[in-house]
Amino acid sequence: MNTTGFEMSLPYVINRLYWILHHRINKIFSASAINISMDQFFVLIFLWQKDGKNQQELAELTQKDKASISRIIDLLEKKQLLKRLPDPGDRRNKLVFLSEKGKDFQEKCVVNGMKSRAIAEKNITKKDLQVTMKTLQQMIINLKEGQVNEV
Amino acid sequence: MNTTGFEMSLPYVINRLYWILHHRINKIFSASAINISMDQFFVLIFLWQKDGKNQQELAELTQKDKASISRIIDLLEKKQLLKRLPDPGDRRNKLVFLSEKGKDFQEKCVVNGMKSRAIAEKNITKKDLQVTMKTLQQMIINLKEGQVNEV
DNA sequence: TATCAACTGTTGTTATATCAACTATACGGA
DNA sequence: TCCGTATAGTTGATATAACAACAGTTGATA
Repeated sequence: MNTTGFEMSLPYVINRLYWILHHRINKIFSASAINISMDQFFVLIFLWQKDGKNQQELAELTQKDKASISRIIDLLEKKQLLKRLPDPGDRRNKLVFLSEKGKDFQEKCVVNGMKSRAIAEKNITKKDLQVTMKTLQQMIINLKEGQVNEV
Repeated sequence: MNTTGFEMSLPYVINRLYWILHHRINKIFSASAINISMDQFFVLIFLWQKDGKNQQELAELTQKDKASISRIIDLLEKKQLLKRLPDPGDRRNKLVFLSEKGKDFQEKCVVNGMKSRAIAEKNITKKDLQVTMKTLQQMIINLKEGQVNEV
């Protein structure tokens, strides 16, 4: 890693965007006196797509281990954004459902997400955006494949 | 935020890359039985550029508050990667210097960083990389400016 | 049916970083 | 010189998530 001009490097830029996004997400929820982490938010997003998933499914979607998901669900349940229900078909499972409060936040997040996106994409051409997304996705694939043997 | 195809969205991609980078950084240090966070790593990087900075400067560079930096320095000092020295010129300051161990890691990180970068950039054209970096930097600027009034 | 492996989820412990409140030092003007 | 204010750093309390060890459930098969 070239430490001269570190601010121009991918790790720095990714880190900055990560914290900026985290901050913006919290701004949406803080109006309701809720603090929420990126990880918690992502669980909500996957539930907005379709709830009633079990914790293992959420773990795979968010790429967390099941212990972490268990704790994340604890926190979201304490914030009354979702609830756990037993699965009659398989008593090992707990199915995770959104509460009304949890559902209500979806629209707010969609609206604010679109606003944020509009702000983020100001002065950037559609073509550059496409290239950027494609490039970042390719990087994820590359690094995932290179994960086992190489550092 | 459109939750259909969330995996194609910027927040998801940024989050994935954030954790992949975090994981790779730890792999470099874990050979020496050291675990290190992104935030801790970034402090090291800014010290590799030039050490002897005070904690306030590091706080500004890393965009953390001084309390967080204090704790991060605590941890890096405990890992013997750096040391705090009093500033004779201003007794409020503590100047942060790399230890030998802290300096030694720079080369290892540069080498591994270049490897990681080569892996990450596989199958991506130079032009697309330039566009991506420029775009992400523009997004940081946009979101920073939009931070005050808009969510 | 008895047993064992596979699977789902929880808990204890630990590491990390944040916020608010605090101490110590420096500096400038009355 | 004295006092108020700004600056640098620390500490207590808290929130979050990771890992390892654990407990309950299921299903296959001997």
